[in-house]
Amino acid sequence: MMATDVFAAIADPTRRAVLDLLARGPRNAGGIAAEFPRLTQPGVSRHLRVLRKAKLVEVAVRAQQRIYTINPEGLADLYEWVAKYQAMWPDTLDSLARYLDARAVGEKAKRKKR
Amino acid sequence: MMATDVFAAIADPTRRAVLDLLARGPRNAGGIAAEFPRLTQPGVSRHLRVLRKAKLVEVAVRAQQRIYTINPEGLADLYEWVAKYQAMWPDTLDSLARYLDARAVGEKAKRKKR
DNA sequence: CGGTTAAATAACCATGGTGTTATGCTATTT
DNA sequence: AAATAGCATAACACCATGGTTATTTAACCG
Repeated sequence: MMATDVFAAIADPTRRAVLDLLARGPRNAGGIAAEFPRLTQPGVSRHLRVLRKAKLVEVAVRAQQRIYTINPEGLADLYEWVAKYQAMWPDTLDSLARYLDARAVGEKAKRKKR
Repeated sequence: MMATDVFAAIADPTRRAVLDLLARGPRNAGGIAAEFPRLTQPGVSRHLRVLRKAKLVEVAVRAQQRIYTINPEGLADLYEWVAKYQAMWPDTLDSLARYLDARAVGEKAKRKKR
């Protein structure tokens, strides 16, 4: 089955790292590949293709460059799936969830100050 | 790398279906396998092993039976990862997130009579 | 035009995961 | 003790995935 599937797309740690990278801002393909010295350029390019098909990233063409930006909407299916289980979490983990939510908002604010 | 990894564990649709099934209540291995007529018993058993190693399910031994129960805490890593992106969702999807959160809280309250 | 840069695709290989059938193991039943 | 029930493990086949090197495509520049 071709990996147009979000769950399959994020199963690979390299692709999660790419998303984590793009969460900090857009980059061109070469800039992304440069962050993964242990992989070759075509290797990274193929990961990007998987992320494209899963609608987790978007591409803009600028001259020879391909500018990748993250598309968080692509995670909607995943979020919806995991949210079902959130309801059954014990209180300790529910508070962890709240903590993480708060921290995510905090990080966002921090980044904007730079 | 052996799949003790939550992301790899939920990448398989059969395993997600098993979790969805166990979310409705505990079952023994045979009862789970019966829900997947297109798979053999050993096939399901191996999926259960993956879920076990990922700490997504727990097993209780009762006579010859293995009673499986879901362990939602095993999804903590996943939730933490996806929560980072929640903060960057556009408003439309952010409201979806709030909707899902609210629904989750509502369900929980219903169960706990809060 | 020819050359260079940027990135995707092609072709190939190794590995790991998912499925199978066959077998083993433990507990219960008679 | 022998037979059965319930499930895990073993051994094997197959194909999808992830990596490589080599090549192609396309845009820019001299």
